Amino acid sequence: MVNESKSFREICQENGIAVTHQRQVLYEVMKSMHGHPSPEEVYARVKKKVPAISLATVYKNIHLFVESGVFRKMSMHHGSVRVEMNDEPHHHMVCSKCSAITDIGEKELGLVPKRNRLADGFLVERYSVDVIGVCAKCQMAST
Amino acid sequence: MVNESKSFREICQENGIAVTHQRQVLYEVMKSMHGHPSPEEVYARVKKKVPAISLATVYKNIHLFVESGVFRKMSMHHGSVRVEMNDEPHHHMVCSKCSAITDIGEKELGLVPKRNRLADGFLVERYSVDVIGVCAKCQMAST
DNA sequence: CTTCTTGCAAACCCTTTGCATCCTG
DNA sequence: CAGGATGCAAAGGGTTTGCAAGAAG
Repeated sequence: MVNESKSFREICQENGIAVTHQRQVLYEVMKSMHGHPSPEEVYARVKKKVPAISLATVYKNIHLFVESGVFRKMSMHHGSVRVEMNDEPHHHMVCSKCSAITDIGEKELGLVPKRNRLADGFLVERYSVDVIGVCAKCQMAST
Repeated sequence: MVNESKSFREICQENGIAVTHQRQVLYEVMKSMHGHPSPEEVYARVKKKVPAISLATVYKNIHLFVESGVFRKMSMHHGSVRVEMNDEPHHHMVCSKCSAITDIGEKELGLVPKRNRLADGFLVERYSVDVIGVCAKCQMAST
């Protein structure tokens, strides 16, 4: 707990942003979530601890965190901004029926790309793979 | 031209939708576009040929086309619905600076996944790869 | 003729912004 | 204290919907 507060303070100092109560709770709540929560979902959770917080503040700080590299924005298939909560290198399985998105570990997926320069001099940072298909639940449903 | 009209009629018949003037022009305009046009961009073009058309009609028909499998919706990094105009198997290079999206041929990318069932019984239909990085233009700009 | 489609405007959802107030550094 | 952060409400994009009038089959 002391550690977590400390590292959050450090993160803020590194990025030149103030350590506010809202910010800290937001950070901790997000860290504790899994998957790809929407701003509304994050807001709902944070509100339990800081009832007076506003959605706007949640949005502003999610952007701030993303810009600072604290969290990563994921390639959205959802209709809203999503943040990546999974620290492990992974990709996504997207259900074409119900749009559910599930993580799949990089190793488990088993790709073998890795070039760092492509056509037109595009400089590669990373690969993000979406496996489009049908999830188990929807396969059941259509049987 | 006769051919194109004919194939559009067939498409409509196969999907049980009426062949309207708007629909036909929309289809032809979309077929003639490249990249990942937004509904507004499509609307602007169609409007030149059918001035009275409404944005709502464009939206309704884009959805219809996507549902019928005439066009494919692409995994959006843009903030709006985009449709895939490239018939060749390909993936996308997404610039992390300017968000520009460029197609890259499947062969050129050279990935080799291809399994058809993954964790949790997920049934694979296809892979969609986003190569995240910096485009040539933005590399220049930051020099 | 009946049903599907269009166009228009209002409604909606998600997100951003302006501004006065409040808090951190 | 000064500048940044918050909360609120209003504004903004993109997209959808309800409905009357108009085409398609």
